[in-house]
Amino acid sequence: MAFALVDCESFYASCERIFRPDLKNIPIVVLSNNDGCVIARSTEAKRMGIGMGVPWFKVRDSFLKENGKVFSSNFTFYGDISARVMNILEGFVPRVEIYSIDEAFLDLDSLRQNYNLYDFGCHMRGLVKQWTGVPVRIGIAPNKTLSKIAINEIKRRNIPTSVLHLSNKDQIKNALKHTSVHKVWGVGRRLNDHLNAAGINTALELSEISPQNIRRRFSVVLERTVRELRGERCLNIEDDISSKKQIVVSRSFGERVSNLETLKPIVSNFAVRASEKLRNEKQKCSQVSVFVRTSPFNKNKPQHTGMKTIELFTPTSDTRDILTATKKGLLPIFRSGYDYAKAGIILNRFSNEQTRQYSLFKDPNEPKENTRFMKYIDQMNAYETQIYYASQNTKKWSPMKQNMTSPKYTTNWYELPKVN
DNA sequence: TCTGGGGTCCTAGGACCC
DNA sequence: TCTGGGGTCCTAGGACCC
Repeated sequence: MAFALVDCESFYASCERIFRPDLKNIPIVVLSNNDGCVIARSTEAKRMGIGMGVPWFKVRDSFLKENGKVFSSNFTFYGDISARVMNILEGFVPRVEIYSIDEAFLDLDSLRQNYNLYDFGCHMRGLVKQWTGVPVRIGIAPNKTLSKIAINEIKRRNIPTSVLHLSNKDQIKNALKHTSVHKVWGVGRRLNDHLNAAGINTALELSEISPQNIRRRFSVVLERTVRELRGERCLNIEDDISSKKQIVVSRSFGERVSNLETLKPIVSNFAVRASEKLRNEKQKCSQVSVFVRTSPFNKNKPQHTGMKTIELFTPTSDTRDILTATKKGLLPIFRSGYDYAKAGIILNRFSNEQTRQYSLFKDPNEPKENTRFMKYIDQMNAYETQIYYASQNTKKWSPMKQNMTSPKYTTNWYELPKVN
């Protein structure tokens, strides 16, 4: 009975290295949109003390002075490499849960008994590295929470093979003893503070509290975590392609936006993109929310956050309906005199594309829904946007600053790597 | 000067019902 | 003058994840 967690090492930084062998052993960082924060660091960059999520401008000078290499994020490329890694993993066992762009859980129960799981892990790691160039860590344990602990142990002990199988009670206990409670999956900052205040500092101490007590004093979520630390299996592999429950498209702006006429087309772009995602999921939504906010870091400027939710009487995935709702939502929340730093669209209340729910009362704004029309638009826009809606900003999503992006090596013919 | 984006799940409390 | 008890459903917001 075991699960494996496969975790790509410094994923975005490793991707940037695939076609750049000259960057071996060079510190690499990858930045968020607008080159705002550091969102990935190579081992060398971590060793230099570059923290996760730190604002780039705070570390830029020292990092570049040490000859570090910096990249703007290239999610198209990372997504493609991720898909290749996941494909390989899916070849090993039938049940794989793709947990995030750089992590997957594998159910190893289907393997023959007496299979040496550690050797199996090493074999998978070798093949992923050989076929994609991405180094992975593999933590094997009786359940998901403990497989996360195994990954932490690989990092902490710097295990050279990057594979660890926590196979008996003593090994698990020893690992828990060396894990601070904050590193446990499901314990964030707030919970950590509460647990510390109660005198609980390590994962081992957390595991020694009775689940009933934890449930009473905290929550059922933490109770599950405690049970898993004790070796029970509470969370299972979720490999059914479950559909999304919410779609969010939002961006921070490269430059602050303070007038409605500039904001409208930007938010329209978000709505168009969100609708595309929705149709891609083969879903319809009946709730559209719009939000805007100023920068919370700008303490001496007036702050405002506005959010408005619009109900649609009939579920739709038609961009025009969602644009109409978006406009309706934006007008009442916008206030002049504020420097807005971010805006976004959230789609909620999904229903299947096939099911049809008509309103009992006639909706005066009857959705214009036309599935075939939207399909044509999607086809034409598949590779590059050809057709715009009148309310859109035809240039870009939002004024975004980003200029250190690597080529789309594997997804664009014009940017294929060249061999001289 | 410059601080990401996209998700899920749970809970408390209000609205409403009989 | 006196004003219950038990339940469900929904939503906003918090906490967490990568």
